[in-house]
Amino acid sequence: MGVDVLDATFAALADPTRRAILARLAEGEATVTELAAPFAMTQPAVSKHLRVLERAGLISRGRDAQRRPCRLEVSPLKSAMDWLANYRGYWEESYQRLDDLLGELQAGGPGAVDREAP
Amino acid sequence: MGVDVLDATFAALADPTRRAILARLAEGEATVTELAAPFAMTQPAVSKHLRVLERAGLISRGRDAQRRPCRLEVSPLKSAMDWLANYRGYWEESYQRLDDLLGELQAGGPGAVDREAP
DNA sequence: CACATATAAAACCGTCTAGTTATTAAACCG
DNA sequence: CGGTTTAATAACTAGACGGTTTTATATGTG
Repeated sequence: MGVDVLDATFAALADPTRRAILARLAEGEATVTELAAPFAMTQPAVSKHLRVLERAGLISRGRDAQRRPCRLEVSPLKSAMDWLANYRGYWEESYQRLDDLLGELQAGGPGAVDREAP
Repeated sequence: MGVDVLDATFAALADPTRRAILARLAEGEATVTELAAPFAMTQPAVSKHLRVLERAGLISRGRDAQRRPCRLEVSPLKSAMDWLANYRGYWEESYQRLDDLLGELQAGGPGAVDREAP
């Protein structure tokens, strides 16, 4: 189910231009020309990057006259992070304690611990 | 420094075969034929995937007679997760509190908690 | 209406990717 | 030694990628 999502998400993140675009959008909506400005490439090239990000669900686009403002959509980033989180324990053990804590907080406060292992 | 690392890491993770290989290696070392067994593709194809993973620093390889056992190397995964962590706050606010907690724990253990007022 | 702005689309190019088959290299075994 | 196992290499193909230039499509403005 979630396989294509991870494929498209990681593939989209593999390009530094696209990561920079996402970083810019983290500060708020932006138009295509605003997004293209910092890069030494043509506008169609940036539009292609945006199409890749859009197909991966990492951005969505509105309409404002001729402009197509883009905004960040983080849910694929969360999916990617969830996948990576399976390996968290291999490099940092204190994260395991934090994971437990998160479970407690989300379950309704300390005392309500109920974890499951994958 | 970290740009090419992220490029190679995310590109490597964009393929479901390679993600499955990493998942398998998370349970311990494995040889090329062991890794290739679950997949409906030829051995050279798997060897190519392993070369991609190796160039990305996600696996390392030993020597055991004819065998080349592979083992997981997680530090690029940590780099990828660190990058994604910048967006954590956009989908989950309780992570921010946990991040603060992590800082406290690493700074001096659970007795050294010294939170700042919000 | 004519023109400028903002963006997408088309056609093209060189490089990379994911797979194949066939071959080679190295190490073990009888 | 000859044969088998393990893995890498080579050569090839089809398609995706990242970029270009050129052209088209909306939309606002004088």
